[in-house]
Amino acid sequence: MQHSFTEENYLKIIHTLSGKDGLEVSTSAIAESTATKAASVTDMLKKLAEKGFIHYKRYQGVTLTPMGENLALKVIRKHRLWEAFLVDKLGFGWDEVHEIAEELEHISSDLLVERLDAYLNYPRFDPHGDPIPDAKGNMPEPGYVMLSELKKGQKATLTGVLDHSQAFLQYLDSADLNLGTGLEVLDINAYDHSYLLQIDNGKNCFVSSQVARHLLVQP
Amino acid sequence: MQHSFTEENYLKIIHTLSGKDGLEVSTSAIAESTATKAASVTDMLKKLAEKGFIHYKRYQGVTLTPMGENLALKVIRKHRLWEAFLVDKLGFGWDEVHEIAEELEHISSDLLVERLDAYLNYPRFDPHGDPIPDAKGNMPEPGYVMLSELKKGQKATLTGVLDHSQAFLQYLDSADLNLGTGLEVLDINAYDHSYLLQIDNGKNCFVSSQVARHLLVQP
DNA sequence: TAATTTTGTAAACTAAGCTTAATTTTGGCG
DNA sequence: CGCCAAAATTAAGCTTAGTTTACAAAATTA
Repeated sequence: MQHSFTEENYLKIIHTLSGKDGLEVSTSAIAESTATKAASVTDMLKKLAEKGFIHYKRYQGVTLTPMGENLALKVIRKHRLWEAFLVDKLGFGWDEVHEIAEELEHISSDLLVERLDAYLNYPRFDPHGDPIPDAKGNMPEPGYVMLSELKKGQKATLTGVLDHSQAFLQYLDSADLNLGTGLEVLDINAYDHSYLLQIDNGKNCFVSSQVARHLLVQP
Repeated sequence: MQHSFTEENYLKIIHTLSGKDGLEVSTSAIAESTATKAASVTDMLKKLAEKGFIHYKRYQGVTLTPMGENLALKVIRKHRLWEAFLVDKLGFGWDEVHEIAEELEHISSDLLVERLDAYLNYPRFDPHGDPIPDAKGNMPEPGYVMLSELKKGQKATLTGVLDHSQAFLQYLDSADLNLGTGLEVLDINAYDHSYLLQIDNGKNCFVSSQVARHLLVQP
């Protein structure tokens, strides 16, 4: 049985919302993520349950079945591999690739994905630091924490971001904050929890607590 | 205004059927190519005319407008560039890429196409020897003829194929006939117009007239 | 338990693409 | 010149996918 782009997107969203513990996801959370109404989501959930991609009991929220998990991970894998391709091979900036990968992630050939993975030399993280599931669906363990969890004086390396928007990524570029950049917490403002950082080109850098919660670092 | 995959496919087909002289294409020819009924084609033609992609007068056949020609060439360009990518970079066989490229040709980003073209070093022909339109829509002049036009004793190089089916391409592989292979016409059967060839690995090779009409060579 | 929020159901709409059946136009030919 | 067959168009309507609105039911919470 074949599935549509929309179905793949629902599964991707359910995967994201259910987090790494596979918690139940509510209809309204999905409705918000898809920018549709709860009634539309309920319809789609029935269809996905019918096809065996989710466990669905009325009013109980949904979780992915192994089959649904599998498909969601496949789509995520494709998305992240294509992003890696676009940045590493075609020279795109990390702020330019999300939209394009949203289309490429639905190309169906399994062989293509495996060849692409090999061509990129089996990358474990995409250009935003997100882990790329391998062919069997295993996610590399990231081992990073949010910058907002660091204490004054701690040193760390920037390894990921939680906001993929063009605006956010361009802001990081302008502040010389790239993946791999080393940094040290010089000070944390007690009132608004903003951070004063020293980054490894010697410059100082000020980031709001909101930004700090969107930066992932390896201490 | 946005256009669908189906619309792009219709334009591609109209482009192919109208040939290099841009002749009028009949409704029934399109119906045959799309494996639909004439009535469905008429509907779609109205829509395409509405959007300014084709010149359409009832009962008169259709031709592409400059805008339609442009879009058709863009899709063809993408198809052929992706095929080149799959073969040259990912190691696919020329018999494996058509279906995948049918999906990839609809990825919309213009920037992606230009980056891909540069990455491939601006190839002028795809893995089947078909010319790749450049960013402005100019097709390289192929300068090849059908093998079936060669006379006894003539030498030539295989530069293209007119049948992209897996079966045909696998047959060529098994006969050691690849793009770039040199060959000489040892004999032409007067009765059925089949060809006896000597190819540049020294082997002889027998091809039917049907195959000869699907092989393009540069004398 | 009452009030409020979240879900689910029912009915229906839109858009795309398609089909069948009947009708119209064209163009070749006696 | 007019007829006729082939090709094309129109009309009506079907299907699928995804969606909405309006309302009912369940769950949560206060």
